[in-house]
Parts: sequence; structure tokens; C-alpha cells
Amino acid sequence: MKGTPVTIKDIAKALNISISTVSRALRGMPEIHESTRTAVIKLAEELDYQPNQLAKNLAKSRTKTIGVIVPNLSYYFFSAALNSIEEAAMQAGYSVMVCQSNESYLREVTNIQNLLRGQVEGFIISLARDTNDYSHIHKLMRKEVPLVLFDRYADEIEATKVIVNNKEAAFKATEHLLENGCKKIGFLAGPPNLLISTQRLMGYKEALEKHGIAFSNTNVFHTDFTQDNTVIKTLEMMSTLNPDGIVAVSDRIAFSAMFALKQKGLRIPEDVAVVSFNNEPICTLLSPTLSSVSQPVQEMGTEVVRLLLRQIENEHKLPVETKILETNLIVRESSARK
Amino acid sequence: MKGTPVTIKDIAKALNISISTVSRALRGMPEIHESTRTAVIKLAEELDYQPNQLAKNLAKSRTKTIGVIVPNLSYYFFSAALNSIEEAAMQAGYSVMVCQSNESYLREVTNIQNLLRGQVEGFIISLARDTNDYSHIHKLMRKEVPLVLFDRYADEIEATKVIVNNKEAAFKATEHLLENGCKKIGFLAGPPNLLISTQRLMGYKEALEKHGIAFSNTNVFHTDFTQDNTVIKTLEMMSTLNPDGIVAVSDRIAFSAMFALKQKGLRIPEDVAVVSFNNEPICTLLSPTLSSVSQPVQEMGTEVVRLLLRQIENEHKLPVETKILETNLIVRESSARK
DNA sequence: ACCGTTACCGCAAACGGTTGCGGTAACGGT
DNA sequence: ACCGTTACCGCAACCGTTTGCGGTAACGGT
Repeated sequence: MKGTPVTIKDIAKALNISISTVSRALRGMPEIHESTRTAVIKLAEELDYQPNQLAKNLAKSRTKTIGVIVPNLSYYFFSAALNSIEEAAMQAGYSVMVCQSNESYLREVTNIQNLLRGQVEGFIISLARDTNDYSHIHKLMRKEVPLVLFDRYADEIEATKVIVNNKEAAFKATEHLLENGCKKIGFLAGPPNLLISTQRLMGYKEALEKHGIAFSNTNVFHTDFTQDNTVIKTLEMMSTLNPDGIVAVSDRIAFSAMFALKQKGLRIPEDVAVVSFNNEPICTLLSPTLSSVSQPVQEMGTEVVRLLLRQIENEHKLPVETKILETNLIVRESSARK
Repeated sequence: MKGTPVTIKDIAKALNISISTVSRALRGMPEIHESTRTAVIKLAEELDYQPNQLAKNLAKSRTKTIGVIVPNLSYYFFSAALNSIEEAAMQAGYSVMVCQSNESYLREVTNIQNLLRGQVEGFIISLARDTNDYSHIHKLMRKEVPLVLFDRYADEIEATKVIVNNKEAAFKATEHLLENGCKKIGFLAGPPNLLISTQRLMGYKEALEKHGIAFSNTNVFHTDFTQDNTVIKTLEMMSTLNPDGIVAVSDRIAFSAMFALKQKGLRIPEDVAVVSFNNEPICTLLSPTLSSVSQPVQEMGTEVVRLLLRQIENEHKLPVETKILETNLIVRESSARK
């Protein structure tokens, strides 16, 4: 660090007053005389005094900062949620520290520890793909650290969360394909441990059964979320199942699936209709445009912050709460069979 | 904050030793007896002592944290760069605080201030689209705060930076189209104030001139980087210029342009060939696959951190340095005319 | 026994800012 | 004049951790 930063000591010395007076003047405390306050503020501006947030936080034993951990910031959903979270937190006078786990459990553990040491007052977390062991989350909860999960959670974790009804959303998506004439529908899932994928799979299953179609595990193909693996799994599905409809667990999966279908010379939606989840902006730029379940990501971010701040600002332990937001199937060309 | 966190005071009291001994034992200082050290570490683990990073940083007058500000984390390029930056920083024992400006100048100013107050030791910044006034950056430089710009920079800022040769990259992309038979090539630019767009435009211009084709400003269409605006501008270009080739300033622009072309019933690349920049993973999933200039984003992140840490760890002011990385045109279906 | 050296700590101050409480001067009421 | 109240500060301790320096006991050499 070059050049010594200006501190309240410098201002106090220059004005021949105490540092507590400088501190109080800068915070507009009423017991400080107007002329003193004016002089302090004027000099602070001249010297470009910038408060040391570390010191302030330590002295007040409070940071007013929340930690946010998401699997990957390049996913539209998480990036958009983060924007919403940042906005809501800023409105409430809180700062946000952002970490991504890169779908790694170990990274998630490290991030939590670093954020805790940084004295964040609470956590907003969406679980990484590799997370199977929840002891790091349980430890947070034992310490009664404020926590809200969103989007990706686990049944083993009894924490407050903001989610969408994945089962219902998948039910609707699948039913949409069935109503559009699809007879055989495959499901492109994420990794088997990922609850969000499992729930969408259940909704798919229920829709089949409601329409008198027998569900079989051979209709389900698990991907690891990467492009290459998804292309392979799609080709495998076309080879073994040959469906006329595909429910993909997310847009990113669907992008790869559609690519694979086209490589195979299949027309979308005439030969195979496709519907997926997340409604990324690029869905409207594909050819054909992609039908996708839209999640209220803005509302999710706002709600997540609200619930977390309620925990932080409340001295007593609050009951665990689950907030379920509605989804909306956006029908586009990829599933418009007729 | 529920439950009072364990501090070294608790450990000192329990073992009837001083807090300085606890501190030294935890840091493995040689002057502390082995038995003392063992007892301290054992108790710290039992009590799950977690050091208060704020206090540590304040006491050492050092955070070993760098601030990173990018325009938008959902852009593949910045997200990938961040991954690389985080990795390099971690290897060097530094933490990273991440902010996004959402392409807003004001947000960029606020982010810089907050990070400074948080006592970051240096900055890695890629300028926001709206940034026209560089006084906030000049102020950083006057304070001799370590700074490295990457990707998006400005000629008005005499700071160390890591960039690619945008002119040469665009020259190659344009030449590629010309060599593939394109006679009339349009340029889909970003906002006029964005240097990165201007430089790519210059390379485009020089390639035209090298091949004896007169450059005209009517070949250039500026977008604001949004999907809707880009679709409109593309249609406008097709209407007024009717080119058989398009150089798009980035993949995101190209996605929208390709969509617009398809909507208009044009074939890519038979009627209009397309080439762009950034080589996002999704380029390989489009139909046709998109030709795109690849930037060594991994290397960029590593280099940016190396240059910044050199500034931070060096007491003397270092000369300004510009590191230019090579690009690579990845030819795919969208420009494969023959 | 005496003295020099070393091991092993503890005290106190530092980091930059916040805050409780008490001191003092001024003012107004009696 | 005296006393109660209020305005306006300053002192000192705090936050959690680090670090310079000095104190003391033990040990070994003379």
C-alpha cells in the first residue's frame, strides 16, 4: 500500500479536536456543534478521507454484509438472480460478497469458511452439483448463522428456502408435449443427486401416468451438465428410445440436445419436440425458438433477501419457511406441433 | 449475530495463558513451546475457533485481497476470465472480491469506492459500456492504487493492461470472409464509445482496403449490445446494405444477427456469411455453428493477476505495461462459403 | 556460587473507528 | 449568588488480532 491513507486521526489533529468528535461529526450526530461538523466534513473532503470499512465493522461488531454462493455465474439464471439479490440488498443497506462454487463441493466448503471469517451476517446459497454431503450446511445451522437456500436445495437440509415447484413445472411442460401429439417422450436429466432434476423428473413421470402412459427408467438419460456429455446422451436417447418429444432439465441441456438432433438430421418440432427450463434470453434466438419454463428470477432474488434479512434482524430463531414461486411455460416453436 | 463467536481471548482464558501466546501458537511461531502449541490448537479445534479476518487484516494493515470489476458476469468471456483470475489469485495467497457494473458507469464508480473502503490492495477492471468519463480511474492512479485493465480499456487511461490485438483479429476475420468470396461485408459494432468495438472496426476497414474495397461508414451499424436492438440493426443492415458477409463485434451480437437473418429467410453462410468474436461455447451448438475469434481467456486471467501482484508486492512505482495476447480465428459453418 | 545465554512467555501498544460516561462551561430560573 | 439543565466536547475502553520488547526462570560453563 503506497501513500498512507487519511484517517480520522489526521482530521482530529488538523482541527485540534478529538477523534471521537471527528467520528461523531462525520456521522452527523446531533450533539456535535454545526460549526464543528462543517469544518470536519470540509476537511474530510479536501483530504479525500475514506473510512476504513474493516475498522468500522470491527468496532461495531457488524458488517451488514451477506454472502452469496452460486454454482456458476455464467448460467443466466444465477447471474440474473444475483443482480436481483444485489439490488435488494443494496436497498436494505447491505453489501453482498459473491462466490461461485464452479459446481464443486470442496469449493463450496472453502467459500463458506472464507465468508464466515469475513464476518458475513448470513448466507444465500444454491447448492453445487457435486454436493452430496451437507455437514458444512448443518454446521452453519448449528451455529444459527442466518441461511436461505434458493433454487437448488436438498431435503436433508431443514432450512428456509425459495424455490419453484419443479414437479408442477415439469408436469405442465410434459403435458404440453402430450397435448401437442407427442407419443413417446424422453427426459434429459441432470446428475442423479441433484434434487432439482429429480423433482422435474417426477413431474414428468406424473404427467405421463395421468395420460395413461407407462413410465420407465429407460426414458431417462442423466447428463453431467456439460455440452459434450449432453450431446452424447441425446444421441443415445434417440438411438435407444427414439422419442418424438424431449423434456430437458434446463436450457443449457436443451441447446446441446437440439444441436445433436439437428446433426442427426431430425427436424424440431416436427420429428422431435423440445421443451426445457429457465427461459434464457437466447431461447428466442435459436432456430427454432425454444419453449421453456420461465422462473420468476427477479422475484426470487427479492424474496431470498427479504427472508434472510428477517433472520438477521430478528434476535429470536425463526421457524423454517419454504416459499414456492410460480413458473410459467413459454411456448415457442420448438414444441409447437400441430 | 446469534451465539458469540469464539475468540483467542476464550482460548487464552481457558488455558490460563496470554492472548499473544494463543496468537503465536496458532501461527506456529517457533518461540512457543510444543506443548503449549498443541494445547492451543487442540482447544481451538474443539471450540471451532474461526479467526476474525477483519481483525487480522486490520492488525496487519493488509487484506491480501484484490477487487475485480467486470461489466456483466453472465457474459461467457468475463465469467471465464473471472474463473482464471480467482484461480491465479488463490494460488498466490490472495482473495478476490467480485463486482459487476451491469454496463453502468455509476455502478462502476460505486463499486470502486466500496472496494477501496474494504481495503482491497489492487484492482482488475474491464470498463463498463457506459463509461465515458475516466476521472474515477485517474483518481485511483493518483493514489497509486495498483490497477490492471483487461479486455475493455480506454486510450485516455495510461494504466497497465492485458488485451488482445482487436484490430488484427478483425482484420483476419474480415479477410477470411473476403477470401471465401464475400463481396460486400457489413460490420455490426457495439456502442461508438467502446474502444474494443472501434478497434475491431479499424481492422475490418483495413482488410477491406487491402483488398481494394472502399470503406464506407454506411457499412457500419452500431448496436447497444441488447438482443432486440441488434435484431433491428441487422434487419436495417440487410435492408440498406444487403451484404453477403457480416462481421459481428461479439458472439452475443452474432447470435441475434443470425436469428434476424433466418427470420428474413436468408441462408447462412450461402446468402450471408457470419463471423464474430469471443468463441462462446454455445457457438458450437448453433445451426450453423458460428465462426468466432477465440481469445486466450485463461491466459488473460493469469497474466492480469501476475501484473497486478507485481505492482502490489513492489514498493516502487512500476512502468506502465501493455500485454497483447494472440487471438485465433476458429472457422466453422457460418463462414464456410465455397 | 556467579554470570551469560536461551527458552518461553506476558504486557502493552498498535491497527482505525465507535461509544459510554463524565467534565466543564454557559445559560436561565429562583 | 446559587443551582439545575443542557450543549459540547474529550477520555478511555472497546472490537479481535498482531507484534516489539522486556521479564524471568532454567541451564550450563567457569
